[in-house]
Amino acid sequence: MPSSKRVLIVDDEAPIREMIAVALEMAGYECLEADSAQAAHGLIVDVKPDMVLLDWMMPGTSGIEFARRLRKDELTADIPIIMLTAKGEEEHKIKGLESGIDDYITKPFSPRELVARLKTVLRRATPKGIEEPITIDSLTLDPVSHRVSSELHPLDLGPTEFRLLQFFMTHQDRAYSRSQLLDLVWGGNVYVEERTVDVHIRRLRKALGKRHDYLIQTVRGTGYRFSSQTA
Amino acid sequence: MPSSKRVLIVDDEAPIREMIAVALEMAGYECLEADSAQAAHGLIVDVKPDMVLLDWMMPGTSGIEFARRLRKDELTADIPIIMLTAKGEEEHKIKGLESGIDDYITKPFSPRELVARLKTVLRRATPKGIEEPITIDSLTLDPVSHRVSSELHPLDLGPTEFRLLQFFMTHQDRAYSRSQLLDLVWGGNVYVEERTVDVHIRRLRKALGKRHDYLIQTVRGTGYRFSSQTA
DNA sequence: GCTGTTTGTCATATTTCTGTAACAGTTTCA
DNA sequence: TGAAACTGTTACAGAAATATGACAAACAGC
Repeated sequence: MPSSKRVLIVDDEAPIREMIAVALEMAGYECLEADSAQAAHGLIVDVKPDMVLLDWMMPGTSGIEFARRLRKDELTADIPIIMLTAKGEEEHKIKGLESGIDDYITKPFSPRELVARLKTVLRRATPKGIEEPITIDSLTLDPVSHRVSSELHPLDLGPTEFRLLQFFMTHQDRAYSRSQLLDLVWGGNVYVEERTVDVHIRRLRKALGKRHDYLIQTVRGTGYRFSSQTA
Repeated sequence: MPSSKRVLIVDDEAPIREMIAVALEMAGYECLEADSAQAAHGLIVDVKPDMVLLDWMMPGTSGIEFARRLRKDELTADIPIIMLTAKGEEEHKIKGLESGIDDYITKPFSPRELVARLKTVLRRATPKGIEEPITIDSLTLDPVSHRVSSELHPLDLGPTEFRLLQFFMTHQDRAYSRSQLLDLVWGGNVYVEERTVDVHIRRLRKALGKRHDYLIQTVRGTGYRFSSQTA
């Protein structure tokens, strides 16, 4: 699970960047800063932030122009952008929304508001995994209450087992290699032994009990698969 | 809790805002004003008004669009909205009610009527769980008298613990992260350490006593959950 | 200005989880 | 049949998350 969201702040004035960064960090975001469109582009390509806060007025490439460029490139097209505009520039709003900006905030703004907007935009942009409980052969996982039950009996899973099961239940009938599972369940940049997956599979199977452990199938030479079909 | 209700008036025409504000202030409400959706959003996030009076027609983000946005965000979703429409725009009524607007008034209107509607909407909106006592396994919370009792024995809770418990009792069987709890119980985006939540959970559990502390469950790696189900 | 609460933060215990290594079992296929 | 290649299990120490108790600042009521 990627821990905190990374936000890239693009503004040519360092003090403003700092102020924003402090506010966001207090709210639990990870901040990156860039003082120009050029620098920003580099960072975006390198670290793929979860969203970009972009100052409207910047020497060189203007904010809006930069935004448009980001939208054009498939790699960066779906990074949400919030534009920072100064009071009185509101006429540009329409142009901004047209070029795919997700929201914009007029300076001055309160940190509180900034964080609120950010949250909204991020939520809207992050197609949140289904909120509905999933049931397979009387095994139920409820993402909302964070519970798993087998024939109404609650099961006790550790966090990783829970994520693993959730992943499997939403990706059935497909074999995943250990390395894929590490990427998709543990999250990209962690270094753990592939065999660790085995151990968690084991723990999950044990937790599921005899009634359901058949759902997690070993695909020899490849990895594991979750399926209700016995094959 | 501020004694008088705060009403945010959103309209791009200052004279109209003023007129409304005067009327409401005479009726004992506290008024805030905003001349655009942008400004309004800022105020809402910052001061959390008890309700919003929203002009239908505004340059930029239209009233209805704004209303929809407020509804989407959990933080602002249950702030009641009254829409102000000009005569002849009544066809929009249906659309308005669909997007979660609580009432609408056609201009011109008398101050008397405005206040009456406002009162109705506020009364209707407030009882949203803030009227009836809730009881779970002999643990009772009475929002009106602001009291909590376990098997008829009164419990002594601090204000924050009370709000926390109230929130939990009205949102059962759902795991909340610490950050969500801070947003939803502490209100707005107060800058408080996430660990602080643990401390208040602790205090609440202690206050609930052995008889009931099982209701507050730790969801490791995620946060907390309130549920009468044992697991 | 005092006094008793309430609150947010720390520092410190406790508890629970995780990743590894080591060894045991299985399957594959010369 | 036997070795090689995989996978299953178990135990365990270090890591991570949570629980708890204490404290000082902020507050509310006198």
